[in-house]
Amino acid sequence: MSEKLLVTSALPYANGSIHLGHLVEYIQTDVYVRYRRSLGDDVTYVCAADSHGTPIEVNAAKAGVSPREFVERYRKEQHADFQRFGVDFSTYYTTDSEENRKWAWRIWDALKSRGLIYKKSVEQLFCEKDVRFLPDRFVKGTCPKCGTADQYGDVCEKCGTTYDPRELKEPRCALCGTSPVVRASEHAYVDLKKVEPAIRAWVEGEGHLDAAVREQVKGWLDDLQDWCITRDAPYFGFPVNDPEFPGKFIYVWLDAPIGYLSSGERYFAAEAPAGERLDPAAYEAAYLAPGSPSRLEHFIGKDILRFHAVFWPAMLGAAGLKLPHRLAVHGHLTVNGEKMSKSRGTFVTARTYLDSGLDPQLLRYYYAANLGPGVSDLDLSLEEFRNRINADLANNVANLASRVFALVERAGGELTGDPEEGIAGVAREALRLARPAYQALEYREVVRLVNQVADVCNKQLQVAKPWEAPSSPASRRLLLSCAGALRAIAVMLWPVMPVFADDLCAAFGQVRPGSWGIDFDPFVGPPVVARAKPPQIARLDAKQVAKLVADPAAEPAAEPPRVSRAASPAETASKASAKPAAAAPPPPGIIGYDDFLRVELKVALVRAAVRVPKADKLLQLTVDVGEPEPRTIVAGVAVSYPEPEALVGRRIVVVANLEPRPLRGITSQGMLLAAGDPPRVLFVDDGVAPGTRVK
RNA sequence: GGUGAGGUAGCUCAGUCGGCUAGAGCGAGGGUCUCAUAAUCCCUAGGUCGGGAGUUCGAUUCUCCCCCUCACCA
Repeated sequence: MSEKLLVTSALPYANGSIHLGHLVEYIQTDVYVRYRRSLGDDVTYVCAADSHGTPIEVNAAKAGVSPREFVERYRKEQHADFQRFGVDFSTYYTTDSEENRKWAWRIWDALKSRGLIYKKSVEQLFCEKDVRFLPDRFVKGTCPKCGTADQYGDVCEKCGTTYDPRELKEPRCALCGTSPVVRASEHAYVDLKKVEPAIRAWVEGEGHLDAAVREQVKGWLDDLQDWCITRDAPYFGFPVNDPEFPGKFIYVWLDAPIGYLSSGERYFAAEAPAGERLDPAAYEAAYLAPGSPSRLEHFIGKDILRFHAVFWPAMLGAAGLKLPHRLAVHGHLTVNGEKMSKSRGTFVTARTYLDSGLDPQLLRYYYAANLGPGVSDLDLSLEEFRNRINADLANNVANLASRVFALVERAGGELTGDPEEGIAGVAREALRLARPAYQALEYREVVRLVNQVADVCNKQLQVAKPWEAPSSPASRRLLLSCAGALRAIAVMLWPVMPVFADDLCAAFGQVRPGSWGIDFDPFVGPPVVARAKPPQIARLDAKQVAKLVADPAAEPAAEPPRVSRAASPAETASKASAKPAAAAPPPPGIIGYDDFLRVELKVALVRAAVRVPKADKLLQLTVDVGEPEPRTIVAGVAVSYPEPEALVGRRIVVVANLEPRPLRGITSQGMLLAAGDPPRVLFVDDGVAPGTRVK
């Protein structure tokens, strides 16, 4: 019983390149889409470039091209990047389209006819030189609270205060630097309180939102603010088609989500395979009308939740369209535990990843292994990434395939018959559990199940030792079982690693089932043969992974001062909101907690220790601080250690962020903690892993 | 300051509708096989389940207070 689905990811703003933060969402969505397709469902996966708004208009002007050209350039680049990561959109359109204009006007009219739009005069800063009203991000000035200079018009990065741009001291236009004036303008507002019950009903509906997200949204509903949906010229967007608001433009955040609908329409009208085309009316009846026989699901980042959980249902409801069946909200990506940062070199674009030579499927796997249905952030720790790939894929799954393949070759001929109960039971159970896990977006669970199946096979091989008599009936049965288990793994893993999974099946002469139904049995299929070498997963070393993060020193963060708008679809994770730093300096002699935190004390494992020639007191230590490369540390503790080797294997504490300094021609990359006269090294319990921060 | 979500082994997390010795994977340490990618397999981790109080025969699991983290908002 196959289902029809319209699935969307947030529309990336056509103002920049795709980075690994974006990819969390598109990979999460794509995995779901592929899962559904492998079930035999009919999924249309819609996305588009979000093309309107002041930032695009301004940046296009800076680049000396029309907004349309500017947007098209990024649209193409983004689409290509996504494709390289296996993200299989049905269409990647644009919000700057005829279809979208039509839909935006229709929804405006619907809001209007229901009496939800009213006019209000608002005062804003206006730049007389540029002849335009200035959005918050286009005003800079001094924070009215703490006096910090050079802050944006909405929030102070130093003290965290939010304010109205008019409150800024010495405001100036971010474009030309002149000081703006206050001017009034009439705008359209949506009276959300009138539709609050409908929104609330949807929010509380079963399955629409994750529990934690639902609570968050309910909090907003208790105190609904009206929503301004117009902007003044000059603006890149659709003009308002309403004589009551002459010269105004539709705010980008109104037409952006509408892009989901219009891109779907475009797909069915012009891009779908010939037999599957639908005219706009048929498309609407099949996918958008209340009660239409299909699911509508949106994947978004937590930064744009309000637009999708409050405004969007209001818009859809007013237009008489059905509301989404699910809004899947994910957290942001951090790299090595911190927000992506250009200055730290951890702002990793899709291109950087591809250029590093790493298989995109590995990133998909890592994300899947760490993704659940919640909104918690996902950390891309390079060390964990490497561990994950090596331990799960290289050592466990791919190595299993490799050893089974070699044994099947020696077993001779085709393998047929019934599998071992142990292996078959675990594999079938895993398949059974993987389906609801995927549906619930518990990809972590699927990855766990995959590894559990491979574990059982590896253990069984170890016990039965089929290499001693590969062609015996018992061995042949075991190998058949392992091949079937690998087929189960391929089916479970295909949404995450499609190429790997298909190759895995093909290696043993198997095929992936067209439909992964409840009746699918991985042990029923063509005879098992050694057809082609199974796909390899090369173990990653630290150097390869380190290519992802740029050396900040080598590549200064020469980012052009690009203006970005506050929150846009899929600007996810790129918007670093700096925490206000501590203000008052501590009294001399006593250091503040922050000062202490600046000293990065880490546990280090001594790998080697030798005397420094011609120096009585110095030892040269090679220590593992949990980093890709060991560090060299020169320390004046030789007197206490006539046999330096005694230090090898011990754990010590080092200052990890000390400026490197040459001692006797050897660069010391840190200091170790020692006490006494002569100084003796302080040791740490063996249980603590190298790299652990000392607190 | 308000609202929401969290704080369980070095890391990522599971779990307890209150109850015997709180779990998994990874990492780390030791051992082992050799079919396989120096892979596999076996053993080892003694964590006040954020802190305190209360309810209870008994709380990590319920209630209250506090601390800390994250997010959104003012």
